[in-house]
Amino acid sequence: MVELQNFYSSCFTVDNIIFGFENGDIKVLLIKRGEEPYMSQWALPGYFVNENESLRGAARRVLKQLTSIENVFLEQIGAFGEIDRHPSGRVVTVAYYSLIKIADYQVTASSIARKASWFKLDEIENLAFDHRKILDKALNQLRWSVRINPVGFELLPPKFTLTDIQKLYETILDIKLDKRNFRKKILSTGLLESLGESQIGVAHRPALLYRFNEEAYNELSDKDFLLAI
Amino acid sequence: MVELQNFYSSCFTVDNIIFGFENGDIKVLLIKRGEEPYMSQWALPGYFVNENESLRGAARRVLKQLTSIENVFLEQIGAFGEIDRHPSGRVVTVAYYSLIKIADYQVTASSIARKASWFKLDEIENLAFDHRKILDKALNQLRWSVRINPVGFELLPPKFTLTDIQKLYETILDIKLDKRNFRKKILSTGLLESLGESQIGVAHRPALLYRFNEEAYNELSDKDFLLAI
DNA sequence: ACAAAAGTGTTCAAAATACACCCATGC
DNA sequence: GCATGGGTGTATTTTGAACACTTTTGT
Repeated sequence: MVELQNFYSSCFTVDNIIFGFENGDIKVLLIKRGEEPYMSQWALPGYFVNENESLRGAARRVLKQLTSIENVFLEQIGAFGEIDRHPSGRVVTVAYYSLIKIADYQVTASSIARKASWFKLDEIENLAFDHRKILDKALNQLRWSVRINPVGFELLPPKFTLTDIQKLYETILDIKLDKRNFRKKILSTGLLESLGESQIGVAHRPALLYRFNEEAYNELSDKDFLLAI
Repeated sequence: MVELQNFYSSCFTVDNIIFGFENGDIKVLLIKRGEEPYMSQWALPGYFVNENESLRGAARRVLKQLTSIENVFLEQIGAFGEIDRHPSGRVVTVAYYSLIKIADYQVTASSIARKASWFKLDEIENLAFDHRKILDKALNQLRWSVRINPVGFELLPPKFTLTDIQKLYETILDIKLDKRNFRKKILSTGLLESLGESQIGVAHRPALLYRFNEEAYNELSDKDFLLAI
């Protein structure tokens, strides 16, 4: 039998791409690194994988440490393993992306970060390591994912308007959609449920509020669903 | 700075899912393991990643050692890192799938395998490690991929008939397609080029032969293409 | 002559698109 | 009363789906 120890010359990390949506913009949660290498640079939140946890488990742990978030949408992007991606040795990272409702959580700095904050996509540059490449892949996957699964709802607050969700799709896919056609299509999926309530305190006709109907989604998700937008 | 060595208690491998297409069936190349653990069981071809090679590089190397195949379509499936997936220690694997033209290559056993051969999907059971799970994910990704990119062409010989490619799609997606509608659709992509030649020696009207037009593909692949089949 | 797969168009239904005005509220 | 975004229907175009017979070859 091969001695595994002979191959113990490398290690793993996980990195999280945490997407949020606020004021019509996609945002990404970044940390300011508190340790070398890339000290004080902005980076994706991530850390080493412990021996006694799975990759996904590690991603959840890092996410929880940073945001206290649990039970959230989390999907793997893939592994990144260029030889020289980490200046101090061979480190392979596995990236996960998650979608969260910004308003629900208070982001806290932690042992792994000096500071954490949300960035709009166009404010981001010069990330540590190969994190820019990882972020780009995550964005691309999000754009596909949003058509195949109604993952977009994960980014919205529990009660939202049809305009909110239209803006979300427009932002993620970077396209402009026709209001009437979009409403027809999104309502025809049966995934939205009107709450019978309206917005209050807005300086225009108040919009009806909807919520995501999870039961309808569970029935649908087996058949391969494709939201043609 | 964190001492990376403290985290050197695990190692990683690559595993390849090598798809081929023959006689109207999708086939997968498996090896009979020549070493412990899972000695003599069928498994996906894979091996440890060396310190001085990237993940993709390792996948290419393993593929070449086993089949002498080079310069082939190769795409990452993802990382698999359950704690106990390897009985002797912590081993995370990164899986890649490749598509090859079976007729082009002679599969040879090698140091890492006692035997290698092609299996139809319904002949496969009881793979080593979590390889069944990895294979299922690869299949699922192939089914999506084939709609988004015209990757199916990678599985066909350089000259093929329209019926060949229809059979390919029918097999991968496990559906039945209408001949006339399929031809209209596949020709309208502009990705096929008639060679003006016909089959010879077949006991029926000989079919026209086509080839894949790579230039047309390169122009198309920027815009996001979706073959709605 | 017969078996076997190739090749070919039209009709109908469904889905996507384009498009403009009135409504309810806060200030 | 005016500015702001909410809400609604129809006509047209495009796309997808269903469907059957003739052609060419080998035996």
